[in-house]
Amino acid sequence: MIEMWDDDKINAFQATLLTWYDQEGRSTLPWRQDREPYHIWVSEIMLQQTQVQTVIPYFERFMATFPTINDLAMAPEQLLLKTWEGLGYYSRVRNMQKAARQIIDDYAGSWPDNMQELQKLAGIGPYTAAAIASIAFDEPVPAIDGNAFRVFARLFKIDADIAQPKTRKIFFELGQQIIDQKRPGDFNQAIMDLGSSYMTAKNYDSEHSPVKAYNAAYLDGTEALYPVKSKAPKPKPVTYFAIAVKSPAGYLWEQRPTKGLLGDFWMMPLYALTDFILDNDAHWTEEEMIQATQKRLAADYGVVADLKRVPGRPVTHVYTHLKWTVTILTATVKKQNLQRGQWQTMADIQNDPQPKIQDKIWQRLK
DNA sequence: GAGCCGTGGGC
DNA sequence: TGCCCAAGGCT
Repeated sequence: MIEMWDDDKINAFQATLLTWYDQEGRSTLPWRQDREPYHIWVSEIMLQQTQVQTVIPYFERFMATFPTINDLAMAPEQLLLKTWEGLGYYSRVRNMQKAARQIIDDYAGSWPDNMQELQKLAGIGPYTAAAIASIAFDEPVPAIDGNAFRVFARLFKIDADIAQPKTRKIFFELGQQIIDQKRPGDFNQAIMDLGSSYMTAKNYDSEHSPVKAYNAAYLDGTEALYPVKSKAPKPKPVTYFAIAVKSPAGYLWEQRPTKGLLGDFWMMPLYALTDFILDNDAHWTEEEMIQATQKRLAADYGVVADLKRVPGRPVTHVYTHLKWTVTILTATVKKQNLQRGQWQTMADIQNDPQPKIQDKIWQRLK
């Protein structure tokens, strides 16, 4: 059971926090120059699981490309993905377009102004809804993100596991009690700024934090114990062959399926070894695996190619839940009619949205 | 509710 | 290198 503050302590905390925020907060961030819901929204989506320094140039480019919600609603998908290329979690930008269309179709182009209604929009969950509602519309709802979890856990010595979804309720209700009713948006952003400066996950410096007098874990020397967070499972290893087939018309190039990892991005053909090699109990040499892949390539794409392994270590890439190990196979062929995919010149490939792992493969082919 | 969904940075 | 971390949401 946590020890709740009385009204005097809450008021004093708010005053201390907001005074610090007014003086030391990151007021120059490009999405803090006004309170346009569109600007707040785009920044909040980009900032999900992504650091501020990474987001800044993407935010500027996104606003130049899609100045209004109407521009976003009408954008072709390839431009969406190209604008988001490198940010990751690409469903974020697809959902943004869905939400833009929802606002136009269901709300006559005018933003809903409260947390409950905002959560009906695609890609907007409890955190983002509270952030937009408080920052753009002054609704006094706490925005419970990773920063708020960490800061509140230390201030109040909360030992619930923040990796568990049900824990959110504890923090939200606590936040409701201590949020500043007059400046809820600034309160939420101040907690975030605190969480990314003095009260980071590692190398925190609570000694110099403006709210150290309110930090129960710091005061009794148990700060290292908070927040409590169970470990995520390790990424599962997956092994692929990537097939780099070059013809006079360009590389064999194919768009990935819409659903799942890297949906609708362009890549070279990939074969997971488990798809057709490890399903039986046979022991395969690498040469046998390459030969099997070559036959598969002919059957799937109609491409006859003498595949050679690119020397050196395979390319690796770690996702949140997967670890890819990719061995590259290459061949140079005449232009052949394709059953799947297309021949694409390097000039055109540059314009296609493609994932980081594909970029690593290009680097290896240089 | 557990698994899925990217990438870059720090140590 | 192999972890963990960074303004989460969807299924």
